[in-house]
Amino acid sequence: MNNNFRCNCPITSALDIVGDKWTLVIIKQMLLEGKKTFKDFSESDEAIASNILSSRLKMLEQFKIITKEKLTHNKKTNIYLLTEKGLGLTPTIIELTLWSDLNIREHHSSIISDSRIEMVKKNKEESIKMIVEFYKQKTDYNKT
Amino acid sequence: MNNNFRCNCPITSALDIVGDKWTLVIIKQMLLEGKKTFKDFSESDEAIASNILSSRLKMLEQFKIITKEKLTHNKKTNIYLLTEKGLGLTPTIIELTLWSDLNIREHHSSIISDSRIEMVKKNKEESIKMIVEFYKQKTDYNKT
DNA sequence: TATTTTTGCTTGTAAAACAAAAGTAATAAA
DNA sequence: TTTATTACTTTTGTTTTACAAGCAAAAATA
Repeated sequence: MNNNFRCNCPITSALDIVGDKWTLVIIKQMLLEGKKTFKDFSESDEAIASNILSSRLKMLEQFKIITKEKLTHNKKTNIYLLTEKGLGLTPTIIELTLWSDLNIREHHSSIISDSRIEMVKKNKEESIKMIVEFYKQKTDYNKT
Repeated sequence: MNNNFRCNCPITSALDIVGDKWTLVIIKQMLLEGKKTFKDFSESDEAIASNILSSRLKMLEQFKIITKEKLTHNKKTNIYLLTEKGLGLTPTIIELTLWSDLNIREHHSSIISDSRIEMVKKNKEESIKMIVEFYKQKTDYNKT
């Protein structure tokens, strides 16, 4: 299991898993945009190719960052959900968002500001909890 | 300046800059390992190829995440330092470290735990300030 | 049964990463 | 003052990965 890691640094090892062009984008789409099916991801603004999406979802499932389930009355559509491990990336994603909001606009003027950013700026810890709780509630609801 | 960004999402746009295999590794090496010259980075455990290193440093300089300076009495060695914008990534790096510390060990048993992790767990905000202040002090010292 | 939707694979092409080596300029050593 | 070393930077050829477009199987729907 120790293969494919560049070295023994925890940060570098985390980046060996989520440090690529697409992985955190997919996790963001699940966490903040409510996406959960292959089609949801395929139709996103980011326009990920289906083969890349397929391989990333497989990898994330192997690392237990997401699960792949099916609805009881639909045997075709796969439902991809963040695990606790995946939800543990919420603070990282929130910090990246805050950094981007402050620092990227000068290079990318048409960037959109999520309404939740103001909430996060006011009370970071509470907002993170709320985002995670909201995700869990929503996915419970959708499963039944 | 709006080119090369996949879409208007702040998170995706941040990842268009730092979302690759090497960029956050280089920033980590500067922030937490005191690396500041081309040679420092070249000799790291992660073993980045020199041409990739060169292109990433150039990109980071263009985005004003790092600066490239020279010491007064050495016209050869370039000193790469994090700007305020670059130091703004400290919370992201810290959150990634905490996530890794909790979640990656099961896939990578020989991962090393930085002694600063315990400090960060106890008081996150204060630790981040300390890490940034320490970086600034150290680099001021090295410049004179 | 025929059609559509969803998922994800295949194929050919383009881009990026990579290792190794060569190039360049500053500095140090003989 | 030649020679060697150091610190980067670029080049070269190879491998890997990304990508778009199209294809196909399974299941749902008409």
